[in-house]
Amino acid sequence: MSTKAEERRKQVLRATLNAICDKGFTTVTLQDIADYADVSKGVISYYFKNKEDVFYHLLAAMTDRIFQNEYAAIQKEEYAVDKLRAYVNAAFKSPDDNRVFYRVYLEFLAQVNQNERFREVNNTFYKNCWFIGSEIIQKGQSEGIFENVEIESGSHMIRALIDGCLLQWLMRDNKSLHTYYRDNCYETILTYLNYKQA
Amino acid sequence: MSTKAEERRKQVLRATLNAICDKGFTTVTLQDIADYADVSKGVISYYFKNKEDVFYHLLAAMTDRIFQNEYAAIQKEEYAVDKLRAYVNAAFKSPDDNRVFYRVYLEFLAQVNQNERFREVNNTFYKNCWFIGSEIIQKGQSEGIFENVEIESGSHMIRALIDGCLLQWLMRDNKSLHTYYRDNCYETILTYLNYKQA
DNA sequence: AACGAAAATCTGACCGGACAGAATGTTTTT
DNA sequence: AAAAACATTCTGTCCGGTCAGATTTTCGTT
Repeated sequence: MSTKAEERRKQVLRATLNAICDKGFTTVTLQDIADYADVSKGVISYYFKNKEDVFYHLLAAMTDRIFQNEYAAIQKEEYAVDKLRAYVNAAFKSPDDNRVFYRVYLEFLAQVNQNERFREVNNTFYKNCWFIGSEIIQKGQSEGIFENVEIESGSHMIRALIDGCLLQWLMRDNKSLHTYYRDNCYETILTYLNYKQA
Repeated sequence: MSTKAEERRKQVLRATLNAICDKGFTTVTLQDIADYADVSKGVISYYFKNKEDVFYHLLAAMTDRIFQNEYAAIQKEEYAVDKLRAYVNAAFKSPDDNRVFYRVYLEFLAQVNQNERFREVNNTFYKNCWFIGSEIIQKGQSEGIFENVEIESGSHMIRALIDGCLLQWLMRDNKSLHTYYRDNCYETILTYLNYKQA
């Protein structure tokens, strides 16, 4: 049954995520993944072409999930400022989630130079992020705010700051700084977008 | 001779930098490093405790060199705005340098979670970067600009944006975007710092 | 329902290659 | 000749991927 197989694949990917988070991208072995998934090593080969293939699908699933989440968040809000807040909040979902996701995502980014498929997935992710940023800026401009910002470069800067903040937060390895970076990130973007409180 | 030994160590570190840039942190072998340095594998063991030790010294040397460079740059300028420009320019030194440095630095960041010594070196680097940011903001405030910015969080945001921009630029793997990100990074920080042209 | 063969799924021992670090050998310097 | 610097070989370990066989599931037939 296709559903059962899909479930198994997800199980392996979940295990891979946690295994990488704990042991590191480079250190993690097929045996580790198998142990985390409570299956034998053969199962991984059965559902995936090889180790790289597991990683590829994990990266694709992770980035897609993040985008869906962020996009859904901004769509729930009506005004540009609220959309921005929702975007940043979605990016800074929770300390634990962010820690796992970003640790692993960072390892993937480091591999992008060595792996064309990883690069493609990340490029798609970037485009999606920029799309969100563009939507927010455009909405703002139709509201008469964010007027001095160029949409494309603005969306690039927004994502750069979000990633930069999350990266810095991750490196400092201090959960309590999560809201600090989240809020400062939001405020910084807002100031940058030249928003003047009415 | 201590100088000769120091030269050899630097030679190995330079080779390691290039080897990692080409082959990737995880893929690179002691033999690769030896080949890049035009020495035999034994030399590396002779001058360093082990592979991890080579990496550690490379990271320390890289981050220190970057900081010295950036700090020297801002000291040459008198006004806060010029210091900021110099800081960003120093961070975006040249496409080729940035590519090599940032590729390798990114790999180190990914390892920080697995390696306490790497983390410590990076924390020192961060503190140095924040120090530069603080200097610039403080100077600005004594000039009567940048008045609405909190110094500490401001320095955090400045570095987050620089790193975020360099990361995004690196992932897009397009040399011609180097000045685009450099200039937008500068403009964005300036807007954020609430600078109003006289 | 019961059966059983075929298909799907799963297991873990095994193989071959790669590599870090050690050990040993060689050359150069002092 | 002794020590330092450098080169080469060796060894033990580890890991990804394979594969032959075990186990479970599926499904047509009676």
